[in-house]
Amino acid sequence: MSSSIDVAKKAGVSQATVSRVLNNPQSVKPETRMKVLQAIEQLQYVPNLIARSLVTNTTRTIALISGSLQNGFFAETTDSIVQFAKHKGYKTLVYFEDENKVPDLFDLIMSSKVDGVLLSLIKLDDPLVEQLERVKVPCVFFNRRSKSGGHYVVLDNPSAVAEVTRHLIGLGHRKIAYLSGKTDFSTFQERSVGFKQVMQEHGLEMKPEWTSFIDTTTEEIERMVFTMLNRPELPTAIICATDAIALICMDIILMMGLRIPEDISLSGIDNTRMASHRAVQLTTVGHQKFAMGTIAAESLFELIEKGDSERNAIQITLRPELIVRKTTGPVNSSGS
Amino acid sequence: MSSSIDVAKKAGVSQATVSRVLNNPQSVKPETRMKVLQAIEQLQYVPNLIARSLVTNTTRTIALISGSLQNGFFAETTDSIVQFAKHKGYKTLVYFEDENKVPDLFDLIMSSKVDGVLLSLIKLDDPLVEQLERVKVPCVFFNRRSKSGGHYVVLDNPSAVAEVTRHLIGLGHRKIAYLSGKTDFSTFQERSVGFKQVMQEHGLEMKPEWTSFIDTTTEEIERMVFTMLNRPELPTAIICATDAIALICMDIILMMGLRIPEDISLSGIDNTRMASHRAVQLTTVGHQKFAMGTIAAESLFELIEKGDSERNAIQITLRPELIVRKTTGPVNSSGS
DNA sequence: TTGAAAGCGCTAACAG
DNA sequence: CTGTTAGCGCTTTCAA
Repeated sequence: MSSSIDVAKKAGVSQATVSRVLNNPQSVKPETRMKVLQAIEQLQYVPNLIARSLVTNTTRTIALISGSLQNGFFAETTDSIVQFAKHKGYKTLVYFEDENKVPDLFDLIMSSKVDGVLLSLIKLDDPLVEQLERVKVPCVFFNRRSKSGGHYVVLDNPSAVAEVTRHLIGLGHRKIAYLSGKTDFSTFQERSVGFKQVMQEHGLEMKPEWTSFIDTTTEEIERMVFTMLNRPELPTAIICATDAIALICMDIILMMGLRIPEDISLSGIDNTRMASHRAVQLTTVGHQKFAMGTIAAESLFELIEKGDSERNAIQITLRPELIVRKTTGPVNSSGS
Repeated sequence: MSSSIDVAKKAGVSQATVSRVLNNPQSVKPETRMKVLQAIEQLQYVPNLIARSLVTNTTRTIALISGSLQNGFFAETTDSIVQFAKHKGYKTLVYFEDENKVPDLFDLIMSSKVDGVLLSLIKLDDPLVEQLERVKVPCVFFNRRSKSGGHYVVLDNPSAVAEVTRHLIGLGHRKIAYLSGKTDFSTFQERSVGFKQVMQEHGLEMKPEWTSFIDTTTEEIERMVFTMLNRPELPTAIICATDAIALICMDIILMMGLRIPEDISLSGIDNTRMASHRAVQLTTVGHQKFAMGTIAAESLFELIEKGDSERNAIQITLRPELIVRKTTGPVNSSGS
């Protein structure tokens, strides 16, 4: 591995000049520039970004803290974020965390000297936001947000669930189950609000056995659905707080020999890729495809490049759009 | 942001001692260690890993060059790799590249000073392998490999396709289509070999209209399937070289109102998560779930920590296992 | 337009 | 067991 000093020697210039042709080419005389460029070529010189970072105190790297890629939503946002970052000349350091233990993230971020952080996994009361704010590391949340504010881009969650709930009620459903992650995440907290509200508006009961806020692991969801569908009285519709949950839910429903939507209507939220697949055709609530990740990334780079500042908090709420497909239908569309 | 010098001052020791309690705690007297630890605590000191990297010439970071996460296989391997790396104390820098342009990857890798590279996107004749070998950056390929050898973990691709082809022939299929990515990737090259061989063994014809090696973009695949199914004579089975291809293929088949498997049998390879979903139930060829990514990562860390060496090339071939589900059935199981 | 020199924050000899 | 010192490879004044 040759260094800029080697290049300098070969080109017969000072090391500082090598640095100049790399960072500010027009500040160096064309002839010398050529000599340096040639030397770089011959030595296959590649600048050491670590050394550069140490002096500039920037890394052109962002950290992405996301949920597991098993969840199509995170796979899609991660894909678009990494893509976009690359396009902007940034590298992406990823962490796919368990919901529960978003650990010494602060130390991780600080020690890695990333230029910014994109976070989709944060609890409502997570102290991380304040910590990051104190040390002024640009940070944008997407999908979820924290109580303490910060920059974020989220879906209008209450409306999203409200729409799908109204849709189901409009189809004649009264016995509606709600399957969600735990409410210490803003996503699930906000979505549950929308559900409750519409149910109340219509004077409908939220039966405790049909309303669950659980860990969003496959096992937990499977167990929950299985238990629910083994009771004597079944709901006629299940609203899932995410497509990922709905997909798992669908798996169990079909496994138990029930038909969708004839026996049970099913809906999700997020409009992930699989939701539109013809073998699935999940009724869901969408927001512009890939938008959330890209918008979040875009916002982050703005913060990084223009400098963060309290006044213009980036707080974007995407408008939801109900997408009716084949998993929801009129109640008792075939007798039961 | 306080540095180790600040800590040293506060604790009344030299900066080198601070470094010691971080890297070799037992080499420093318990009392002084405590003083230093306290100072670290009070100042909220977090070591600057950039500076450390500059001197140690290691980053505890690996690069992962993977295909798009839209493909479930890559989503699963990426998830497990990042997870595993984190568990080993490594960070992961990810790139989700387009198949075609795996660009100045070499410069990228060199300048980032990653400790190792995991690659699932490489053409058979890619010069990158030799380049990396020359500069001695530990590097493991998974899923795909290069002509020039190197370390890799792959599926026994010819056998994988052979098994599924025999399965279909056993079901009475004679008009079998084959849908694959381009053969400048080892995966597709090797899989096509298995297909050809078994077809020949059984004296079956590979019709050009039914045998395509195309870009694995959704659009290309959709167009191909659509064209194929609009011709007067239809195949009775389509073997797809990956689950991702099969999933897209299924989408179009269903859209065109054809039934699976009654009209057309369909199979994939990889046993991705969605393949087992009850709405899909894709017949496929599996290898231990998540194994490929994890094995590759494991191998890489071995190379990094024990040191690379020519003699013990890591070349692992996973045994395939046919998983028969609901998308394949006897030919003409209902009249056509 | 170029070179010399001072660090960035840390690790790792080498003395003591 | 601890302090002193010399870099790691680069950017960035400051002079020339």
